[in-house]
Amino acid sequence: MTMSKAGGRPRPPTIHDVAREAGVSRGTVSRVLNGGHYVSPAAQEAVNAAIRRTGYVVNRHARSLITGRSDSVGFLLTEPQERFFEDPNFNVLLRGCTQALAAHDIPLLLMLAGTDDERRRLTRYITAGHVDGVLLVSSHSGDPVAQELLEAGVPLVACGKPIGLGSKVSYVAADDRDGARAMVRHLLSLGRRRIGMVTGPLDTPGGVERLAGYQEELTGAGLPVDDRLIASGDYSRASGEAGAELLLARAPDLDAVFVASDLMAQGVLAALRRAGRRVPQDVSVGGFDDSPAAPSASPALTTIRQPWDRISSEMVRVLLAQVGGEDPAAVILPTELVVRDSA
Amino acid sequence: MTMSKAGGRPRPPTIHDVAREAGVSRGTVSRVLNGGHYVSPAAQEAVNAAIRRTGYVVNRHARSLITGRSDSVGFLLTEPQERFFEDPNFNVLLRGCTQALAAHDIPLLLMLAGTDDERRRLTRYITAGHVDGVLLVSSHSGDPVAQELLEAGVPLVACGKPIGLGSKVSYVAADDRDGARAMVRHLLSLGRRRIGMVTGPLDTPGGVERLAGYQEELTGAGLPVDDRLIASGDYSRASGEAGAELLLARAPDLDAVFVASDLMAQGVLAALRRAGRRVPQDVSVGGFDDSPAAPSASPALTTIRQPWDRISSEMVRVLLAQVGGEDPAAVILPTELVVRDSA
DNA sequence: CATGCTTCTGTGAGCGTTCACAGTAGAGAA
DNA sequence: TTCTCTACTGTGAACGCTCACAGAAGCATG
Repeated sequence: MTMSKAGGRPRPPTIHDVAREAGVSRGTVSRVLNGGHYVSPAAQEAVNAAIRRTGYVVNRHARSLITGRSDSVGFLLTEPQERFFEDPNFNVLLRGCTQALAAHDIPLLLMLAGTDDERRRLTRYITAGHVDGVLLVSSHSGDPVAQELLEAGVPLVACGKPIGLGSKVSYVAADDRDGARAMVRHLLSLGRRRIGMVTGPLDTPGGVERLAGYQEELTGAGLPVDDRLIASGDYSRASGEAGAELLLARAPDLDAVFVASDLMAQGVLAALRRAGRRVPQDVSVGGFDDSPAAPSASPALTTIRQPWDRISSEMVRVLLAQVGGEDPAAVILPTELVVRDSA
Repeated sequence: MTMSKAGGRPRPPTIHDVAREAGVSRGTVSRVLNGGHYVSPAAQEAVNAAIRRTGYVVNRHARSLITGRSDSVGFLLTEPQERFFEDPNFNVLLRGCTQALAAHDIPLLLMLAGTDDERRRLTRYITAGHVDGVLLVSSHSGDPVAQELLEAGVPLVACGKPIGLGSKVSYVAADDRDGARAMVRHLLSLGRRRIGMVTGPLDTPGGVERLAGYQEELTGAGLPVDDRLIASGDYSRASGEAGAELLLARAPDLDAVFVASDLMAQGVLAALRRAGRRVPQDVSVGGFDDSPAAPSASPALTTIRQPWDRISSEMVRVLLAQVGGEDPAAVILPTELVVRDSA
């Protein structure tokens, strides 16, 4: 009787058990497990049957010990935690990466490096080779983690173009500048001429690019870029509110606001409502991200969709390619204007 | 020549290198690494110095191969994804668990089992012993994952009391019933007598318990439990809105609503505003969770704080104890009434 | 002096896998 | 026939670690 008493599972079958069961050697089983090259059809079938019968699952520790690879990938978040909680994009990205990796049967290790202490611990953990690569999310410029990992030769893919690192680092990003231009173009097409902007943090590539797109499109349309129409935010809802109040105070004739994130845009909507401005009649508001909350904002938010599903799958693809020995690569993905009620 | 070519980091030091460097044997180094029992102070010091000099980090794969433990823990989410994105509590919990585990130098593997397919894959992965234990989040009754893992003997700690499983499963939960009673007591103390409730999903323990607390407290105060005052929701914002509309239609004399989650409470606030009811003047609203959004709701939400930091740390503590061979345990933690503007 | 106990140390074995290598069998070419 | 080439298979030897064991040294007890 193979009673499984509490906690003590019966010893799982090894490659040896499978080999005996199939009447072949360990080597042949191993070859079947790793692609089935140089294996006769008969042996192939016998091994597969034996695997099914025994319920064999490869022991990843043993495999990793000899291959030197861990068959797992880290998802490293170097943001302060509040941002993670507030911003729905992280969740979307996280889910997308988990799914893309699941297709390769690779588990994702979530790593939160909020404090310097955690950062050090994780850097040590990663450079010790316990993950094959790292998906790096939202590193501000000056973030030392990326630099350290890069120097240690750890395959790395950033989400968004990292500032201040050489061109040797892979990244996947939406075309922020182009998206910003599309939104401003849309606002212009509605007849708006006093278009303000609440920017993202300007030490992030997204923040910089979206601002640049806004400025380019205005200039291209022959309109001046008025500093009083630009307020800087940090992607938080609160900073959107503050930004809108600042803009209203400095430029009461404001007739549109391009906000660098949907979350901030919700703050902008609240501030405009408080100030008695109707959206979209008095002021058009355009967001960025097409976050899940965008359609249910009031009014429903016109925004720029970032292709998060593709961003995450591309990040995983590039990372795995790099783990496999390929060179770093940069991928830029197009965005899409989503017109709803707010503009 | 041991050139380190691109991507091929120089071979990391092994326990053997440390032993040679310290002038002791592998065994002694290993003993130092595992608690330092039966090691002379001199050897202890020599080994520590050698570890520092060589930059040695233990190879977890090799260790796991022999100990049979993986020194990692799974954080398993069996919710449909929308819930994960919407509910800030998951984020708080996730962060808390990550930090609590980090103190033990144990990485957390995030596992999302949204579809049946993913569920199967992950169950296989987990039962194959690739994590030492599982932190299970928000399993509805009838969730097969918990049952399967339990049968496989995988150490398991649920967040919230699982319905329909025996008492052999560990869980950590806030005292939902007591919290609900505290909120209703507060509403009664404000002079409210027609107190409605929007419940959580009644196939979850939290949903059931909060409803029970509401009913108990009303009964205890000598008030009737009126079915027209009870609407059922699913923790989503939209269901809060729908619930409030239903209550207003069925019981226009409503003077307070106890809502089983902050997110639903935001929907309730929106519905009340649309219906022209002022909060808290006409209707008092009490939430549950003390989510990050609660203070910034308008009006700021009176709610019940769940001790998420303690919940996560207790979950980790109980899980690790169980991995270490202890018996399952249930932990109930007290909640706290947070009075803001809405009631 | 032998015996036991405690503290400390080194050694060999083995965890389950992959990898390099040697070897076998069969087909085709000389 | 004999050689060579290809497709396939089995066999040690690692990978880096922990564990069990044996043994040494020190000290107290019989």
